[in-house]
Amino acid sequence: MKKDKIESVESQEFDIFKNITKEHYNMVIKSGSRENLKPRSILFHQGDSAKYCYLVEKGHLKLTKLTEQGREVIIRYINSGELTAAMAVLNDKDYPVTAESIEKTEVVGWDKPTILSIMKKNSDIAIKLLSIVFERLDEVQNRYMELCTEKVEQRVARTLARLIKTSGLKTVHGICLDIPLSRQNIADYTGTTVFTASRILSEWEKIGWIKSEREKITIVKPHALINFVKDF
Amino acid sequence: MKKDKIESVESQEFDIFKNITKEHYNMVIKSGSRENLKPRSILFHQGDSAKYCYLVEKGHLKLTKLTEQGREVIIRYINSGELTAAMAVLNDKDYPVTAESIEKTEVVGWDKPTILSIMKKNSDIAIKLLSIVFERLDEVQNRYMELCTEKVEQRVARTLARLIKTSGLKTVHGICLDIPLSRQNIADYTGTTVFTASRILSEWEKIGWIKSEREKITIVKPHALINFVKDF
DNA sequence: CGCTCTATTGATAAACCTCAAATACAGTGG
DNA sequence: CCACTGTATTTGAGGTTTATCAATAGAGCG
Repeated sequence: MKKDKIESVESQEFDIFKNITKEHYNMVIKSGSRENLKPRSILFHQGDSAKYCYLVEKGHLKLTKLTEQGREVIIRYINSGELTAAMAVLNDKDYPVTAESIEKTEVVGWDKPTILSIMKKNSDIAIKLLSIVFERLDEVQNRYMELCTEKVEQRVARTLARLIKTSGLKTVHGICLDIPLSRQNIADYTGTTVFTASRILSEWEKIGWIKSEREKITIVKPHALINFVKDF
Repeated sequence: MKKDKIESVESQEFDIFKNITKEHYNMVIKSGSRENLKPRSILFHQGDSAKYCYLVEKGHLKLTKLTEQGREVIIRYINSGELTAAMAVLNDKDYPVTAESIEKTEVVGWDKPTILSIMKKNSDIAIKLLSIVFERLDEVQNRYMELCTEKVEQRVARTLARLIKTSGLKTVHGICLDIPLSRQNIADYTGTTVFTASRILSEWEKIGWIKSEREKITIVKPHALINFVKDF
């Protein structure tokens, strides 16, 4: 059963285990500690000393940083099948971010010695992890650039476009974002305020690009949004 | 002689070669192609297909992204002893950034097969590289957060503080930044405009925190700057 | 129903960008 | 050495974007 669940996880990152042997695979799974998280519970806090590295099996995590003034910035969403917290474990540092479940979420965690020993024995795995981290670096760098050069409206459009890719579900009414997503979340993810985010989305709802309920957004005209991103 | 030059490079990233054997070391060095760059010459362009990964032996590189509107954003400076472009080589992608020397700069480049085979044989090296990339990711995430939440003046102060750490030289008059650094550079690195950057630095010069000439900045009162960063 | 969290909207002000123009500086060739 | 050219820097005026603050309405939950 556990096996089924694991194997059902589909993602590039889960591939990290594809090329290791059955023995290693079992070692990974056996050494892992499982956790079931209710919505909005904290998996680890920014600043905590890091012991575990996690694979999300179900649900989503939100990675945030809190500024000294108490403003929350969303660094990234972690979808099911993706890894997180490898940084802190490998570099022997505190977690640089807080991880919070945004819905019912199941994770497996491995401790530092396990992860390290597996990577030492299988350079393929280390290399695979490297390539995952590079992709994440690339993504943050792109968002950094956009934040430097684009206006809020553009960035909100990009944020939605990104979420479509990672959490978009096709429905009859358009593409529905399959995670609870408040205006505040969008603001924290885009680098703006709730108010500005709300104004922009209200506007888009008025012209029929999106439909929204509380913490729920459906993109009715994805192409309009994408064009808007490209046109600027 | 070449050996001397290599061994003179001091940095965490150069450590990446510390724990490989003499044979591997020579293999790395032999397979490497050397390049001497004049100031302001391009090592590789954003979008070019990536063949080499580089170690900077002398000088500095500036990594930038160009937006579609032609605005340049500085992603990072690469100091001597540091690696760059490993991302593109490993992930088999085009370079995501442009690398330009900002002064006379010497680099060694290795091609993909070399790098890959070394990492496959030495998982330690892959792991070491991982930890380097994690640190870079952490840095960009921090700057991302700052860009989201702080005002320009704060960010300029942080930028100078960062540059002090990586390129600061103690002199009688204060800490001198040992790289050519225009107002435009500071703007591109901080996410603002030349004009705003210039105004802020003029102000700081007026109150005696810094001294500046064309493309040269000396921080006269580093503690004032650091306090300013922390106080906000 | 009352409580809490989310969303909306308007008014106001601050921060910052844009554009224009002047000045300073370094390097080049005569 | 000087004039010339191209780049870097500064400064001002004006306008736009966006944050801030305040107030209200709606949604979900016990």
